[in-house]
Amino acid sequence: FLYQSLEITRMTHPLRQHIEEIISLTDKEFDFILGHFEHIKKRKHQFLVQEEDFVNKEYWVIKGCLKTCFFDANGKEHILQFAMENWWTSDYEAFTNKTKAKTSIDCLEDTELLYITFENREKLTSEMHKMERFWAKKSKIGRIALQNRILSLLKNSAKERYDLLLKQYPQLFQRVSKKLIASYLGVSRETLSRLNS
Amino acid sequence: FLYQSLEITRMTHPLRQHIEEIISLTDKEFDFILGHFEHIKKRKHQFLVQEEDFVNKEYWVIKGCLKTCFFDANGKEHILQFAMENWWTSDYEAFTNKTKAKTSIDCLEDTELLYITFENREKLTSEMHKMERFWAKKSKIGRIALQNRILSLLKNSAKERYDLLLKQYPQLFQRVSKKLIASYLGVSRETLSRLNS
DNA sequence: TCTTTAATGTGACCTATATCACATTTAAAA
DNA sequence: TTTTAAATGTGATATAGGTCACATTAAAGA
Repeated sequence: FLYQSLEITRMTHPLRQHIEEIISLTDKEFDFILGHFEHIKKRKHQFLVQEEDFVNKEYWVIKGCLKTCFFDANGKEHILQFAMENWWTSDYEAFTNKTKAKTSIDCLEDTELLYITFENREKLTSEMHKMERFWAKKSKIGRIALQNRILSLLKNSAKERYDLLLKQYPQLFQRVSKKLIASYLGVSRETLSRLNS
Repeated sequence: FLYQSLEITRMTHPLRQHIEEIISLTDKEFDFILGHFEHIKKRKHQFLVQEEDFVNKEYWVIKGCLKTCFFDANGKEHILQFAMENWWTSDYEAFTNKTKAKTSIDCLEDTELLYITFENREKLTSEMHKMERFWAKKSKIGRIALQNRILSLLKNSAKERYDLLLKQYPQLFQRVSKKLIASYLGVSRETLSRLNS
C-alpha cells in the first residue's frame, strides 16, 4: 500500500534510492527488503520512543522531522540527534542491548516513517549479506559523524559550533526552533540568540 | 611467530579470546583470521598515525597504551580516544573514507600491536561472514560509547565527567598523565587539578 | 649519576557562557 | 477569531572554568 499512498513505484521508492547510494539492488531484492518493514504515521508531539521504554524498532524517516532528547538532573533538555527525511533513528543503545531507553524520540512535525523490528533486522541481515554490509557501512558513517561532533565539542566555541551546524545542515534552521538548536549545540538559548549580534 | 613470542597457543591467543567474546571460532577459523594480521612493536613516543597521513591499517593493542589526539587552531591538544590492551584503534574517518588523517595516534608506552590492512579487512569480511558480524557488533558498541560521551559532554560538569571516567576506567589514571586526562575530558589541566580539592 | 624536561599544584585574575527577568513577537489551540 | 502558549531577543548579573605565572616534585634521558 505504500507504493500507492506515495504514488511511487518500486523503482523510485525513497528507501530504495537511499539503500542504493551504498549497494545496488534488483527489484526482487528491494521487494524482499521492503517486506521486512512496516509503515506508520505520527502527528507532531507524538513520541516514537519514551524514556524507560524498551525499544525494538529502528525507524527510517520518509517525511517529517524528529528529535532524540534526554533530560539532565536539573530537568534541562539536551538534544542528541535530529532526524529528517532519509535519516535512520532509534535509541540505539536500548535497541542494540535490549535495555531501557535513556532518551525520548519526539516528532517535531507530522511524520511518516518506515520501521523494522529487531527480529526482522536480524533475519534480514542473516538472509541477505548485502544488507549486513549496508548497515555496517551506515554504522561506520554514523560513528564518524559522532566522532566529529565530539571533536567539535572539545575544540570549538559555541559560535564556531553554531556556524558549522548552519553550514552543514542549513535546512535544519528552517524547521527547528532555536531553543532546540541550542540544546543540540550545548549552549543556552540566550547565548545562541546573542551569537549573531 | 606470534605464538612463540608471547608463549601462547592458538587456544589462548588474546585476539582469539577477544573475538570469541562476540562470536565463536574453530581453530582453523582463528588461524585464517590471524593470517590477515601483521604484528608490530612501537616504542613510546612513536606514532602509528600522524596528521595528514593516509591510513590503511586498523590496529589492535596486544600490550601498551596509546592516545588519539588532534590540535585546535591555538595549538591546544585534545584527546579523542585512549587505547589499551584489547582495544582497536585507527583514524576511522581516514581509514573508512580513504582521506587524510585529522588525528595523530601516539604511543604513550612501548606498545605491541596487531594490524590489518584495509584490503585484508575487506577480504576477510567478504570471505568470512562471521567477521563482518563481529565488526558490525564492535561498530555498534563503539557508536553507543561515542553517543554516551556526547551525552556526558552535554549534560555533565567537569567534575561529573571526571568522576564518571574514573569510575569507568580506573586503570587509565595509573597509566596516563592528568594533562592528557584533562584533554580527554575537555577541561584545562589546572581545573582538573582543582577538582579533587 | 647528573641534567633536563615534563608533571603537578595552586594563587590571582579573566572571560565565555549560564542564569534570571522581562518585553515582544509568533504560532498553536480552542 | 480569540485565547493561550511558545519562541525570541536582550539587559543585568553570576559563575564555572580558562589563562597566566610560578614553585615543587617526579620522571626521562644522556
